[in-house]
Amino acid sequence: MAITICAVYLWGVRPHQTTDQYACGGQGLAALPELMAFAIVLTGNIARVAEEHDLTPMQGRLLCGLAEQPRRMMDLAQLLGIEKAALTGLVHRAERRGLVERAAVPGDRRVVHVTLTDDGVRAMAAFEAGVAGALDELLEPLPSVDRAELRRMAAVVVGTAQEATPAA
Amino acid sequence: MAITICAVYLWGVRPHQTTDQYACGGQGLAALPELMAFAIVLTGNIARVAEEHDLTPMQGRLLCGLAEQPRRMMDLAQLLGIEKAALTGLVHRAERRGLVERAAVPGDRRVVHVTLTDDGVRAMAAFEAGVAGALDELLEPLPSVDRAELRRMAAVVVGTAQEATPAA
DNA sequence: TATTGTTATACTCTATAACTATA
DNA sequence: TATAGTTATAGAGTATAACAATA
Repeated sequence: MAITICAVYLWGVRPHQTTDQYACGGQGLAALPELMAFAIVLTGNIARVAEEHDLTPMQGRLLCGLAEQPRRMMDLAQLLGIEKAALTGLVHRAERRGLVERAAVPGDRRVVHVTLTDDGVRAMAAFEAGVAGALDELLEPLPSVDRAELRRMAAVVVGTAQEATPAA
Repeated sequence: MAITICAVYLWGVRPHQTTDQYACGGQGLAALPELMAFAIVLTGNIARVAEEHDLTPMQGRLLCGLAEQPRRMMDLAQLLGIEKAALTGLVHRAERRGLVERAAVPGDRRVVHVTLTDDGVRAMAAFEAGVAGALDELLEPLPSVDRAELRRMAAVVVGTAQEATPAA
């Protein structure tokens, strides 16, 4: 059983290794293969779409974080879950590529606002549409009733995780 | 709508931004927030567990890849989805930490077998148990009927993805 | 003093290309 | 020639610690 979990985490549920073969005791052990594979498929799709748009996944996240409005470095770092020093480099590379810009803020001269350039807006929109499209394809084989159920359950799990991590 | 998706990709579905607010056209757009957040929660849990055991997520994957048996570098690279040159460094760092060992193979002197050390076996088992436990906690609020449904649907989606990527 | 952001440094992970040793 | 693996090099992403500028 132990081995099975690891094997699945490595890539996914292989055709002949379906649920029944994992009939072990704990719920976590039982559910792990499918869910880990699911997570890998989802994040793998994001990475693939990002690459198609000549972005890294983290750059995609950065652009998405600026979609609504310009943000301060501190806020952006918190949003992305990285240290401010790491964000400096991330923004620098994005700036060098012409995707974002730094701007001074009138009230407080310590603060920097990061904003999307026109290119950044286009890249963000294309990335986002690509991810949505990839997800559409992925869920295509599920009947719409199932899709709704999947969304509901995913939301429950996410909600649980967020209660456990209030800082998020 | 676009903005909402991005915001969710950044962290997850916030309490007051539930499904209803995403009532946009495409299915991908509609399902994206919950599923992306779900994937982030799952992979974030793996990363957290790995860190608790003083491993990187990739080191955890490496150990899991060696759980069943020693493997050649080429096979391991394919299993992990990275280039052989990248694997050389990964194995080197794990070796330096005493988690794995290289061993010659009798038949073919070009080949190297990577094996888990005793410490590596312990680390692998602890990591694996930690991930299973974290998943148990995460799914705890779902009734067991839902858990079974979630597994089934996840397997369908994963199966679809694998058909699209036969090399995997 | 506290906050905001940057720089310096070090590490992991990754890819490509060139190389060595073996088959 | 082909295969297995390493080395060299480059770059992204990350953290910690020290620093500068501003509040």
